[in-house]
Amino acid sequence: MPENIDEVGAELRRAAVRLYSRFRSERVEGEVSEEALLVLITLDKQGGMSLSDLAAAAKVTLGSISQTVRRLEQLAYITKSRDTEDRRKVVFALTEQGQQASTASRRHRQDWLNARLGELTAAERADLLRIAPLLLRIADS
Amino acid sequence: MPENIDEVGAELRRAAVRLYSRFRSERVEGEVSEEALLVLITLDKQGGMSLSDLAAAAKVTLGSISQTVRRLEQLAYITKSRDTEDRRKVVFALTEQGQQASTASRRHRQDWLNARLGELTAAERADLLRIAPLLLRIADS
DNA sequence: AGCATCTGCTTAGTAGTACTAATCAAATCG
DNA sequence: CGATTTGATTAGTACTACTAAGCAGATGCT
Repeated sequence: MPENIDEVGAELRRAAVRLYSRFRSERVEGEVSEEALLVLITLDKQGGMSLSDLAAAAKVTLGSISQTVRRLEQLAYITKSRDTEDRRKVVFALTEQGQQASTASRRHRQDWLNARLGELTAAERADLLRIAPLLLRIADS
Repeated sequence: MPENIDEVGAELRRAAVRLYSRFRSERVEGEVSEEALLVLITLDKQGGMSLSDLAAAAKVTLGSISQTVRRLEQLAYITKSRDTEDRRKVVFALTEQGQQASTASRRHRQDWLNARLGELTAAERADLLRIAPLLLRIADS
């Protein structure tokens, strides 16, 4: 049904803009931004990544991620060091504080979202779980 | 299953950030931003809205929408006039150019998204259609 | 009528994200 | 050993969002 495709697209765009803005606004004083948190999570899952690695993971340019990373370093949430193999590269690692900040932020944001998700029916949650990877696939295609 | 709730939340956050950034990057030179486009669409559906109306529709503050609207006015995509009943209010209307810009932008962005959606199965599209309003509900709750 | 208050909007300042382009330094290729 | 490529940084631009300060019109109270 070709008519529905347009429909889905418009709804999806609107939903993405709203959700993004909503997620941002859930951030409280002292917490890192959504994008920065994703960097922390990435480093948590796999340490020792270079700037290029982080840029690729976040799908942004080197310049953009460089800014984000600079802020995180100033907060002492991550450390930067030169790669011993290739000294052009910098490799990043999560600090103890970064680890804690990441966990705390994640928990806080999840609390809010979980409350919302809890209001849904089990079927709706199941739909969401199924759809989320689909959305990522669309975004990354 | 409480475990899945956390899962859904994390996926959803990541998907929202990515999708938003993807939508933004689809914008080409000369097109208005995602947020501005939503304003144009809002005015297209219902003209003569005040700044407060637009702020409420977009769920942002007056200051934020004021900026967006100022840019649109500079582009001559919308016109601003004083409400005759209450002269504190300003009411906005889409211009011919705004109408065209809106349609063109919408079509261009939809083309990209439709191509993505076309790659999905009918069942997945159906899921998306069902889920989109749910996402909006979450964002606006 | 006249002052106080409320309401609608604007503007300035801050912060954060993203992009491109210019630049620098290390590695690598010929 | 120069030329080129690659990794990263920085500067400049554009947008979005927020808060706070301030202005102007409307309304209410005495």
